Amino acid sequence: MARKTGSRAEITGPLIRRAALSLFARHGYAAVSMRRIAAEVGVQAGTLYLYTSDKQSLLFELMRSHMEELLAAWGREPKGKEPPARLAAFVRFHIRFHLERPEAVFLAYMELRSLVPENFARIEALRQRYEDALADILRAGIAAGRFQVADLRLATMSIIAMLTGVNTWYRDGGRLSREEVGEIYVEMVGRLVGPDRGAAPDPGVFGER
Amino acid sequence: MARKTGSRAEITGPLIRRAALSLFARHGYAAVSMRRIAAEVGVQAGTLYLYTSDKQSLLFELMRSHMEELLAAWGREPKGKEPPARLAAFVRFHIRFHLERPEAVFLAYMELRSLVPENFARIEALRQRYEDALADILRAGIAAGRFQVADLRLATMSIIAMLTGVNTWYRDGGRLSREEVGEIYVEMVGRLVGPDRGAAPDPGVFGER
DNA sequence: GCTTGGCATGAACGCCCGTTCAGTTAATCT
DNA sequence: AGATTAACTGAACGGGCGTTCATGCCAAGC
Repeated sequence: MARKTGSRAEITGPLIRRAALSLFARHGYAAVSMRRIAAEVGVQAGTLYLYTSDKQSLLFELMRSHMEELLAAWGREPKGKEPPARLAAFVRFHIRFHLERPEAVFLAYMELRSLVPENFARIEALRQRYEDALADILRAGIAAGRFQVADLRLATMSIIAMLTGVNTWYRDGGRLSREEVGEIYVEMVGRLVGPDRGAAPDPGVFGER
Repeated sequence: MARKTGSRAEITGPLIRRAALSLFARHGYAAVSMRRIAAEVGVQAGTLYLYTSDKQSLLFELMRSHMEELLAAWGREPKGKEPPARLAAFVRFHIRFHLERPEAVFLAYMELRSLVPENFARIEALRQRYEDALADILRAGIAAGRFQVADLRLATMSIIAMLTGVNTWYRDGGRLSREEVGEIYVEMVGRLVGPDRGAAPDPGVFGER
């Protein structure tokens, strides 16, 4: 598989994906033409079709690879054993991972409606798996008496929404570092699911890494 | 101003706005043509230009009127006096108002990037005013010792994000009614900002209507 | 009954769209 | 050196785009 000298195609393919990702994220799938993507890469429009079967596949591949990287990265993440530690790990992971690739995140959330139904279903299935990862943590914590939530699904959706919302306002060089934001969200999410502090079996444990 | 018989124009204008709102929300601004909007209304494309100066103004007017209705409706809302009651009112109001007009909400959040810079700034200013309404409640509650948050701005953004997130999953006829969802969110938001229950001056008060 | 004016048409303008493909280039292999 | 082939071009296809405007219709006002 691996070669000593990368052929031109091995470079152009990723360049096209990067250009498409950036343009789709900034202007929207429908508003970006194949010619504009080609111009960004420095080739003619026809060349794009040596690397993708059509515009829809280009979008779908960007979204699919983003979602699979997300799941794979969470799979590799050290998580701790107890539910509170796992939840804190999820919060830190989500914020870090999402802030590292804002364009892919934006695309994955905004262009679902641009996918043909079959592709939509495949992306939706991946998104669901990620959501389940969080729901599983909450469920385990509830079973262990470490969390107390009125409704598992609503708590799951709330947490995902508030975490993903960070991408809409966070800017590098702002008042808080990514890590500081992460810690504040760990604390807020902890309150959201935590039993009252006084009643907690081990109050100090939640913040543990 | 008011006439006995509405002229045709007084009907067609709103019809165009409704059709544009629905199509823009479902397929995206860039993906919807003026001809398609016209077809939905049952007129020719040229007719649209008797009611709007161009496609961009059509989008902007939809977003502007949505944001101004939001601010006006919150202004009319009975809010209670104490910060905890005001926060609960905000949560209930936000969920109810947003679930009542999913298309306008979707448009206002997804098509910001389709606005020319001047229009973007005007919508952004309105959004900021709404965000400030929530921040003011939290600030008052913190000053009164009723809330305890690590960071005012992050708490504000978190709450807005989790509330708006309801629109992405709520479906009528599902497991929970709008009111039930509202109450669960009142409780979750209460935990997010609440001092530990044991330390609260008046623990039972938060849920009050 | 005639005029006025609001309302709508439908053709036209210049331009850009996604996609295809015969042909050209330049690097690699024998 | 000649053949092969991967990479890319640039023109072309049919069609849709936002917007304009001369023209026609028809109900209301005189």
